[in-house]
Amino acid sequence: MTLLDILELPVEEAAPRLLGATIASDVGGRTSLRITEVEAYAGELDEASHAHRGPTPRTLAMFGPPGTLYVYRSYGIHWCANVVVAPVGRARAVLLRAGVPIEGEPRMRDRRGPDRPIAAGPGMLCQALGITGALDGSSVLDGPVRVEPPASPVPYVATPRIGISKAVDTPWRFVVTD
DNA sequence: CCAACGATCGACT
DNA sequence: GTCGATCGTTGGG
Repeated sequence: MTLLDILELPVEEAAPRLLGATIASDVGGRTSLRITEVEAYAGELDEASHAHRGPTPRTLAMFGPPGTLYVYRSYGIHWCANVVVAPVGRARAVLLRAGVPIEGEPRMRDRRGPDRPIAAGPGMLCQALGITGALDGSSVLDGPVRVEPPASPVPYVATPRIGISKAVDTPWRFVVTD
């Protein structure tokens, strides 16, 4: 299945198909991760989505074409990255929550600081890959940060999403099983 | 204009 | 396990 095929699926089906994918960044040299944890957000249909009340300047990228990166600031401190899924205007997106190092581990350790996890959460993942708001609206198909889907689907479990206050029971967090 | 509040992390107990 | 940091965005007045 190609990345474009995956990005045409309903978001709760696309999200787990991105588990095991490679995310590669050319920001400040090459770094890449294997994606191990994601969450699905369903735009206007989803009380927990930033986009559920329609577009705002911050969330505009989420209303763009499949493969667009939506990058936002969390708690005034961290950056978090999503890959937009589904047609223009639907604002469905997959939050990239965690990964394990493939390339550029020393550079990622350097960015994260000594003795800290490399990409065990969405803020850490962005810091490790050098993703900032400057990449909001770029494309993972041909931009400085790209995604390559796994050769075959990876086993996972589904759980409720983390850190939200609405739709807390919807099991749209997907985690690779060891 | 302004107050409230996060799709979190890291330090500390 | 708990809690404080920190600031851009949002929406209400």
